[in-house]
Amino acid sequence: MESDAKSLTIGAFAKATGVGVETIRYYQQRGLLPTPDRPYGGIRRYGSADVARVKFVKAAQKLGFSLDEVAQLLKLEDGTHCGEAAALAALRLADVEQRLSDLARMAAALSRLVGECEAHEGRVSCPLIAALRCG
Amino acid sequence: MESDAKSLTIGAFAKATGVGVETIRYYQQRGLLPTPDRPYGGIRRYGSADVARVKFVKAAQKLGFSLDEVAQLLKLEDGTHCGEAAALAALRLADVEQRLSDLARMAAALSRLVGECEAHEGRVSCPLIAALRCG
DNA sequence: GTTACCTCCGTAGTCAACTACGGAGTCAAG
DNA sequence: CTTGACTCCGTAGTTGACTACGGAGGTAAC
Repeated sequence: MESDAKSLTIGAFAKATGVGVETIRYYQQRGLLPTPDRPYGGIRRYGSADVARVKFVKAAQKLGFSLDEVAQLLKLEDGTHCGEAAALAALRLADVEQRLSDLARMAAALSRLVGECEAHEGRVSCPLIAALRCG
Repeated sequence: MESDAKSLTIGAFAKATGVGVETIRYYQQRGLLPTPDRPYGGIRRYGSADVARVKFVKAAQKLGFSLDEVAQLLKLEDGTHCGEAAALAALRLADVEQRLSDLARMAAALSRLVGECEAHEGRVSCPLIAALRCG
């Protein structure tokens, strides 16, 4: 049995996880986080398991997972479905690599154009504008 | 003087530029594209200058410029303000490079975790999930 | 016991760049 | 002259992940 203290109000909980109160409520709506029982019209309390869960979400987001995907991962949280989790990650990796190569192409083009603009001494028209004109 | 034919209906114009009709109207709303005069309750016509303008917008978007930035660039379209255009591009480049490095970090982490999951033979719990747990 | 902050809850707004819809008018082909 | 496709225009909806608002009620500190 874990000592399930559940001592935090939502504000303290939000602070402990580094997100806003509204984000907590939003995660509850999305089913990413349970909504603790509310004692006699009082105030809900959160514990360390909740904190861990939010940190899990944030860690997954940093790897590029959407909240829907995070929900999938949370279902596999017991660690016994490594294959499924890895498949999800492989999908995410493919997408990240696609965006990576798109961005690399952009960076190369921009960098070249900025360089040409710096080299250009007012002779002809702006190389950047010219490049955009010709599509 | 250019032969400003203006022979295209909005549908043909959209097809010529490879965007949807609604995108054209949206660009007009945003001030990226002029709205040609409408003859006696008739139909507006578009010409090659308009086609070029849409292509300019799409080319700039491919380099990562937002529509607001494209509007800036369009003001410099005569090519005589190379410095300003280059400054805008340098800003964009900085942003693209930031995102590039973020994505590279994600790709590296995902790639490592996927690899570990493949190597892991059901011994302990899933490395991916474990990594997310520890934030 | 009062002041000041916190919580609860639902709904609505934000951002960007579209995309969809609906009803009336227009135009070209047959 | 009818049919069917297209245009016009304004408004509203989409996506994802929040963020804001408002009013009623709880609660901790002094």
